[in-house]
Amino acid sequence: MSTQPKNTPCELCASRKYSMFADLSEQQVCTISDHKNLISHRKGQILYYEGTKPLGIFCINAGVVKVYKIASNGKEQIVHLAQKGDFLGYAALLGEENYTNSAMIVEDAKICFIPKEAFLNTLLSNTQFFKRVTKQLSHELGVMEEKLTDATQKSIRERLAYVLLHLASTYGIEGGDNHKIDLVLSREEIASIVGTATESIIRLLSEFKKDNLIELDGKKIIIKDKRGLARLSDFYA
Amino acid sequence: MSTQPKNTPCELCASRKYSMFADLSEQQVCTISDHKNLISHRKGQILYYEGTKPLGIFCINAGVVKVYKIASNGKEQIVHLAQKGDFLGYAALLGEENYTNSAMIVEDAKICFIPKEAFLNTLLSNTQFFKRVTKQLSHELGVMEEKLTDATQKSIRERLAYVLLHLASTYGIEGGDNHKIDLVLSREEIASIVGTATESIIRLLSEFKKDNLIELDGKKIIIKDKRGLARLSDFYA
DNA sequence: AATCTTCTATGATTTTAATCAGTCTTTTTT
DNA sequence: AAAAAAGACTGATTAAAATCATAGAAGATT
Repeated sequence: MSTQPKNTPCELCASRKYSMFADLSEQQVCTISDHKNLISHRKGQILYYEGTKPLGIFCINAGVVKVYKIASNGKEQIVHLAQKGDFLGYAALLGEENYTNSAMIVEDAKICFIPKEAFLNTLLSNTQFFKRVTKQLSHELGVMEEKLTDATQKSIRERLAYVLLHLASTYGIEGGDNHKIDLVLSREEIASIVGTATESIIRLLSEFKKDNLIELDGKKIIIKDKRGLARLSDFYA
Repeated sequence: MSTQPKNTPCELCASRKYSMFADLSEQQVCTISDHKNLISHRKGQILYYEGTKPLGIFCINAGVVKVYKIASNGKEQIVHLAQKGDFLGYAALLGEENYTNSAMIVEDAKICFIPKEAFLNTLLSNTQFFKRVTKQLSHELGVMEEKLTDATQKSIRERLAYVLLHLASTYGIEGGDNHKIDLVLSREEIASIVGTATESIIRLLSEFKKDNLIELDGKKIIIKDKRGLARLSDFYA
């Protein structure tokens, strides 16, 4: 992992305003900044592996990271896609356990590593920040419970429709009525998000395309009929 | 909900040592205790509903509570079974959002309600306690990610075997080689934990019984072959 | 440019689990 | 005690999704 100590300081970081650092005082941001390292950032690079010991947290400045678990059958389940402003690995740190998941860069990224001590010191000396982090953690727990419920109670078709809408709202770029998902994911990765076989995703995407719900622009997906997907995603919504 | 203010004080509560209150100072426990109410406690009673505003947290002194979500198809997914020493509802409080799930008593229970202010004040004035709560929250997030991965990547048979082993380790009472799960759950509730149809659970339990993995004692399940279930629960373990 | 590899796509088949239908049993209510 | 309701169970059928097999397309490598 190539590291370039003290690259862009956090004070000047553009993605800070999207992050949990947004409310830190200038002084505290500087303390963090003094200890951080910018690490690189190529697609496919691993930030950490499940089962290893966390030594700090990762703060995403740019790019996209998939957080995933490998099931006992060897298949990958993506539990979260993280982007600029997101923190990674703090749950393991705060839970005082080894990483319970792994993280890999899926879109070239700039990521800062903040050592455990710097992060925890800031946390403990700044209750507001501690509350902010805990708030995020609580929110993520609710999201995960929702995903579990969807996984057991919804069909693959419904889940894919939902995932596409969600990706569009997070990575979408406008184009009139259309929303292009500005993120390249392989069919296999989409399958890992939905939690199904790659072939099922390929088939369903073909079906969605045939039904004029989506359109394909190279590797990227364009949402043509948001309302239609929303209807598909949830029978009762 | 019948309330009997200031029943057993927290200082003397037997389930405290199992809870996150275990490390609070005597004085802090008393402060909490002065504000708490013992609420009742019949099977079927609801503690809170998804979507409503949390006004405090619940601390289970005895009994069992299911925490669940209702999916859009109307079916219930149990995300957690809570027992003595467990706290409920703090994630919503700390996440500053409405409850993202509901809680219902499944085994007659004694439960204390601690108002929001008393809980948050203690939390903010005692960093150790705050850390303890955050640790728990982080841990639960990891557990939920594991459940999601199991739900998408394992078969119903594997998941049921795993759930039985887990229930045995939590609610099991010894009897030589056998572990009796000392908790009455309907087939429908087991289905809600595993995330499947009731009929599937009934069929699989019959199969497990036929294969001498379990035995039924009235409504309770006795694990006869832990190793066999473990093998079934995870092809690669 | 040719070759190799990975990814996408489609068809056929099998497996898994849901749904539907009905019976028997247990529990609750009257 | 009888009736009603809820829960447990079994079988048949349908539906959903996984798996297997193969082919074509796109990217990467030499």
